[in-house]
Amino acid sequence: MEIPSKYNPAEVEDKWYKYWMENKFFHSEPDEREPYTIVIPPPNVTGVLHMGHMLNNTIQDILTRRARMLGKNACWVPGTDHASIATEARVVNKLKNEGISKFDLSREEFLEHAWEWTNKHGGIILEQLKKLGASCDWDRTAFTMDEVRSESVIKTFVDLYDKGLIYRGVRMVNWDPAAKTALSDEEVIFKEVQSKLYYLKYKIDGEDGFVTIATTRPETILGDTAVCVNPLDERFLNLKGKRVLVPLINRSIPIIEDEYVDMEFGTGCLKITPSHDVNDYEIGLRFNLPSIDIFNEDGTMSEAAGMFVGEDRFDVREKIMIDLEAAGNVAKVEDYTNKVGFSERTHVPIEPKLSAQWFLKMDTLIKPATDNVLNDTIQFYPPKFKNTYRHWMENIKDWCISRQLWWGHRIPVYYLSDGGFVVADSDEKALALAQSKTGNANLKMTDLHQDEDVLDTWFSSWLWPISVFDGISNPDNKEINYYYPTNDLVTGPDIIFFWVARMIIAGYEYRDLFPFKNVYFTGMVRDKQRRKMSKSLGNSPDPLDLIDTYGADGIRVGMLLCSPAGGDLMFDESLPQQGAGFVTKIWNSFRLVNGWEVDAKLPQPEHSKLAISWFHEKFSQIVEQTDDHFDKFRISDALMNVYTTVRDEFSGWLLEMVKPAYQQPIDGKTYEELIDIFDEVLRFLHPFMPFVSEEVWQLLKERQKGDSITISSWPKSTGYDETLIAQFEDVKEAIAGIRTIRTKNNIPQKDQLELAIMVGDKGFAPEFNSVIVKMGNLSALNLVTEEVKLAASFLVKSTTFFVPMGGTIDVEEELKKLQVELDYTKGFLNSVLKKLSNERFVSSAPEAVVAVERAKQADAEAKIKVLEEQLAGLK
RNA sequence: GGGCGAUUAGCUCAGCUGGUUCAGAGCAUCUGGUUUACACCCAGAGGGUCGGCGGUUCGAAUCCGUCAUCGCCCA
Repeated sequence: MEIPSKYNPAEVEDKWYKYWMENKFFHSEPDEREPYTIVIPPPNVTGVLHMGHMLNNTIQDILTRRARMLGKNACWVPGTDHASIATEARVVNKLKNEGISKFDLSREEFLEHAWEWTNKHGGIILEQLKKLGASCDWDRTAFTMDEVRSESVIKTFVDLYDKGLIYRGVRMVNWDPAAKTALSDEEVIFKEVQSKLYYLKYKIDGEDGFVTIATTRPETILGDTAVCVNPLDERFLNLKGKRVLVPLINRSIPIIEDEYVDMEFGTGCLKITPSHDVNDYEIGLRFNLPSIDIFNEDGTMSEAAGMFVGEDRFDVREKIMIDLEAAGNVAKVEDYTNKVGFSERTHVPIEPKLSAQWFLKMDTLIKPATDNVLNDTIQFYPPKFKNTYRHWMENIKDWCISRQLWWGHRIPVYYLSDGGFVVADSDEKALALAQSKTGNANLKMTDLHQDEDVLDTWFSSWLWPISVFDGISNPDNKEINYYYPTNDLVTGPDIIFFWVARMIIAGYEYRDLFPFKNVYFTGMVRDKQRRKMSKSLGNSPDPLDLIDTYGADGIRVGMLLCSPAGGDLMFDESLPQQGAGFVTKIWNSFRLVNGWEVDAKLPQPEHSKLAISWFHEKFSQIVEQTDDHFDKFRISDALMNVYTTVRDEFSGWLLEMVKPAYQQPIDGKTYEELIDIFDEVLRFLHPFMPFVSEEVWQLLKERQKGDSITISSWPKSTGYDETLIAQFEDVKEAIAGIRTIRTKNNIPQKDQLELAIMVGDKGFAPEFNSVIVKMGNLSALNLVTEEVKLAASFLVKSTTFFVPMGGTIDVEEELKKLQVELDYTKGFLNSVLKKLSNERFVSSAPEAVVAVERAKQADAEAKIKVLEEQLAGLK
């Protein structure tokens, strides 16, 4: 077959992905084999592939493909989540562009639009993952809002409610005025902002004096219900029991005393707005203060504010300052830097707001989840995230699980006209419950009103490792029993609390077992300037463009080459370039081998036989190291091993050693053995570079229909001869020495050289001499016992190699070189002797260590002797 | 403000229980090279008192203290 000289990734990748799909190589069914399970961290259903996904899913694919090749029943479950807030915001936005307001629509009508949007954009990301080569079991693709998953979520809510773990409470929540919903603490991002600290004077009620307070939010004074000072603050002893008037509205409010107030901050006087600040709320509770909610849901001023009704909170901040100034209530204004919480989704400042929400009690649920991470039943890679995890668990608060949205799982709570409610996973059950609760058998469905809110998206994602196998509704089904717990989870540390911790909690609650054994945290993909890659910065390349340009294999290798566990990855186009270059290297290696003519009658040359037996040992060693890297989740180290093995050991050494002379055929035995080695090397490459490895593997030998490297086996380490490997390293060094002499003296490779070896104390294995002859292009190789005159020389350990140079040798240069080495070795010997002459070292250090030092001494002395002899010989 | 982690070659990072697998890898740089697979390449080279200071020890990149700088999480 004609092999193209250029490798065409786009064509090859499409071809093989199609083939893999047709043959269902990625599909898994429970059987007698050991399962290997990964669930994908579900991306947003309407999202598109970004660089973080590329890194994350490449790692998952590598783990999955290797597991499959290790003979396990590998199952990588793909899917998406419904991303409640983000998707609803997009749909609302889209409707707005069409002149439709969400609030003109019924819930059902809105959901129709949302589903339409989801079906149109949904799953694009999954198609993109296929381009990357992801070997997911696509038949299992799940969605957090599909039937099975929805049922699981609702059942879980009812179950937790029945266990007394879910309650409804009025609490200070993080209110997103843009999305008009509460958020969990984890969805709030604190950012430092330049703002102002306003010093405002409150008139003392019934007196002439003023009290000055400091605030960053003057618009909230309309909700003030107290002013608070520290009881230990001597400046304010005279204020005890007095009242002040809220500026502009002249509401009389008490001055209260609480140690919470920081005497150092501002004026030491704190205004208390229980409705709009978490700490103030707590103080309000302690002092039984009224709460005045001065904001509407959208962040405009409410009727209760009494002023600026309907105007936006930030406009009011400016306007009220003008009024306060005019009324003489402003003492001063300072620049101030403070941290403000922003909505993770809509990016608007969070408004702390009192509202009725549903909460999940966390205190008892977290116990097994905490213990089993701390005791390494579940292992984190890198382990430093255990600390972060523990810290969060120890300070956990109840989880606000309701969201004031329509897109999501509607909360299965049904209110009765008398204000009571029932919780059930279906209308029918709810009605029955309501009837029995009220004792009114005539109660109809229309008498019940289901809660308008939906559940937090993470309230579905936390069940993911269970719900993708239908383990909530059918807790004893064959699949969940087989695939659960999953093996590895690959995700970013940014969702350790959102998702990882909660999955562990759910795992113990519903399966009494961890959801995964290992959690591998990837780093963040950043640009060269260490900036996070983001759409708004525009510093992120389009992953699909990259795949088009460099091929999926190239990108996979490029991303991983410098991505340590948990360490950030500074992405630069030179990385996929390097990856693509590596693909070409493999392709060219194949072209070389493929181009050889084979003569079965030729005997196998000694050097080829040696080369092949060396490679077997070396490869076995490398496989062992690589397996070890995998066991420790050092994926980029594993790849580096594969990379250097192919480039240096396989292409650089093995192929060069067995390569027949120009236009000469290769002997049959060597060829056969080489093809088997190539086959093994490709299988070693496959998890990292699935496409090029499949292409070459298919071309390498006659294959049967339905064969694939995908379902072949991962190379096994069978032990290795360390001595032989070490001896060969000396051989490589000797060959490098010859090359250096050629370069220094401008001797082309095609001119043959003679070589003389004077074996030193440490010995030099003569077994590989034929290899040295071949690689050095030698006309003769002689063993000598004394100096060779007029020769360029070099040392490997204590063995000297001479290349006779006739009259062309540069004696000066040679002397200089030898002198430098002699000086160095003498210095080295000195340091060793110094150590050995230290009595305390000799007496306290372990014998083995002392012995090593003595050996160093002997080696150095021997080397000095050789060098001195050489120097004398040249002079 | 509280907690966690980091600081090793120009860059990104390995270095497990102190001692020859301890100063390493990849990239970048520099010098040679169009040898008949590959210039998307090959052969070489340079480059670090392991953040500073102190301590423990016969011996410290490694253990302890402290300072500095950076990052992350939380309030």
